[in-house]
Amino acid sequence: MNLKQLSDLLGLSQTTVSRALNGYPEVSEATRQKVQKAAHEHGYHPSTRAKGLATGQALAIGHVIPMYGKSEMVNPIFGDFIAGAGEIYSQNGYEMLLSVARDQTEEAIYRGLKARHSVDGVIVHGPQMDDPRIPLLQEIGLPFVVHGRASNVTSDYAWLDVNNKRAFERATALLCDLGHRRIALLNGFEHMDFAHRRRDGYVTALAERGLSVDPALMRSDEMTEDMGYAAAQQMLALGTPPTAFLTALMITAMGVRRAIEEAGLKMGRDVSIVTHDDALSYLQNGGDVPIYTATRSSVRHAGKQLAQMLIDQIRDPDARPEHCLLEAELVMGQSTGPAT
Amino acid sequence: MNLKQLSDLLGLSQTTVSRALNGYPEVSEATRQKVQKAAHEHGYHPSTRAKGLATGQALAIGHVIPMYGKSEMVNPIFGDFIAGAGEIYSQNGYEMLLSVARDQTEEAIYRGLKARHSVDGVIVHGPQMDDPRIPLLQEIGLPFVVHGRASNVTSDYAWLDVNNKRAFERATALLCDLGHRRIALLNGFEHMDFAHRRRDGYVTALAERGLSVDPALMRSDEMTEDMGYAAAQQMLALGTPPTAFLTALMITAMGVRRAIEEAGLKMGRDVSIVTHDDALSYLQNGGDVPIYTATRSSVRHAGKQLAQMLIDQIRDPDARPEHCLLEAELVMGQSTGPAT
DNA sequence: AAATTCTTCCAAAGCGCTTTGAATTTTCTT
DNA sequence: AAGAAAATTCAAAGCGCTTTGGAAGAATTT
Repeated sequence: MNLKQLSDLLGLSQTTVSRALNGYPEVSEATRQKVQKAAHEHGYHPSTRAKGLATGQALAIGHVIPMYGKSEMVNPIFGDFIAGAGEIYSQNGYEMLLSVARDQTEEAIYRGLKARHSVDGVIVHGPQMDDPRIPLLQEIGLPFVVHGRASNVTSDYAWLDVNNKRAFERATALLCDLGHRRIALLNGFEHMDFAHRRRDGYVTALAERGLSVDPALMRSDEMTEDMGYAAAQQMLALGTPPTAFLTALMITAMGVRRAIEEAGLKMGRDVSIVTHDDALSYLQNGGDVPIYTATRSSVRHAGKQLAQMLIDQIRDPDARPEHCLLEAELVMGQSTGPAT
Repeated sequence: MNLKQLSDLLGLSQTTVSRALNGYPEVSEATRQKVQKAAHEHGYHPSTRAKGLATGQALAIGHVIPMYGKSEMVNPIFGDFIAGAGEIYSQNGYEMLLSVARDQTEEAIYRGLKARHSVDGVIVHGPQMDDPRIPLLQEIGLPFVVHGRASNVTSDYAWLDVNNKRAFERATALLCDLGHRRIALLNGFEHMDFAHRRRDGYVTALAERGLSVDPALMRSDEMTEDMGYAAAQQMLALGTPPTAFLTALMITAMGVRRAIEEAGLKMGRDVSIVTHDDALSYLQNGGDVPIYTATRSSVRHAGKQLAQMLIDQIRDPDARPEHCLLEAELVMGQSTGPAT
């Protein structure tokens, strides 16, 4: 069923039917009712393609998901992020277009999305220090919002970020206050902006308390369960092992816990853990009382908010770019206790 | 840059330029070279919308991701699945369109995708017993392939599935052979087809050995870390607790492990675990020696294969639906040992 | 009752591409 | 070298929608 068929059926012109359906005022209320009823009954949905051609809009938002590094890992937060964003998109009549990008293909993908008019805007995931995607998108004129921020990029752009520095500063401070002096940091790759900021927070908190930063207690790597385990295992075998760990992802924290218990120690008593918790739906941090003490910020919520920011920007391209800095909660769980 | 501009620039007609770019034979090799060079230099990409309108193809594949149940959980395997599928799509010039569906909206979403000509086909995720989506898609004539199968659906359709019954039958048999007599099953919701089949395998293996099925040792629930923990905790407190657990997801297995260790027991010595392992990129099952003994099947690989099956089907709609039953490997890890 | 203003509707053009059918040029036959 | 065949190229129609610029009819004013 297309517009022509529907309008023939109703004995009206395509113009009138189109206007009735799109809420234009130049059509009588009686006609509009009739048209809407018929459209509904016959399951008429305008072709997105044709509509897009005519209006110049794609009614779609692009997500380019980077597959990090050699292991081609998909960020585990991704599912929850798009679940949040998708909700907003469908409320606003947008569709969500996904591409997976290997290291070298990202620029070509963005250029292609723009040139082919496939999307009205994109969400930039996993910003890095000096992220080249931001100037690129500005150059080609594709609206975008960034999930996170990119240090060293001086131009103004819209972003939403968790205050990663503050979060890790507070987490580190908490551990210090509990008497911990040797605190390990299991971080993501530090060319990733968020990891850089977390490290910054960690270092700042230690420095404030006159504690030195020990490179042997820091890792910057792919954030998997395995890396948490391996790193913790090594560190616990040191002459002066850490008494607390700070991890960037709950999955990594689970690996740390595995190493702790394998060493015959008890989490929360012998060794403490604080982790960042993205509040993923399939990886809840325990029930009423969290398992892990954590800096918590819902990635699904971030998805919703970023989607709305992007849609706002597409609708009003001249508005100033929005910025949103979310504070993570610091929730106390069972993984922390006083240093022994 | 659009077709007209490019052809004006070259002093050729749009027809010729279009044909040169699309590999039609009615154009001289010299012209083709010239056209391709110019197209490349000026970064010309045909508008997907216009192309789609003209050809009747969408050059896009739809994924409708169900948000299960009240917790609105996104299946953790999703990221890896689309990473696999996305690779095939981009190789074939397809884009990937995502919608998230709440319980009631799925049918409307599929009908909309078809009516709006947004996609050429869809991948059906998480098939259930008697899944209504299959007859629906057949009725509206939208090509599809199913990740899994739907018991009780009698019509023929294309699917790719892991042999879940066999996998869990083998896993159960392994535990029995190790001397376990009380084996718990922590399963997904049993209206999900895969969970149903796994239960079937479990029951079959027990029956073959004359072991009875104890309802107290079976759970069918959302597969989270938390549910694994809670279920294991309860079961370990029984008068005659299980000596082994069979779980449907590695995350659930991690919860079970947590309960085991909290009870002062040791996994692999006091209590065994066998889990299904989807080989997710961010949740590797240990390094050289797996942590968990597992039935393993890569969901990323499934994504690749299903994407190819769907594209094949779109290209040749009259071909008979393909079926593909993958056998899961049974890999031995450190989580199993003889019953004590 | 004629002139004017609203309302309500419509025909046709245009979005950027593909493709049909025809026209032109080149190459091959005889 | 003329006629036929093959190789190139092109103009125009069409995909399904929106939107511009009118037109027709109804309501209002003089």
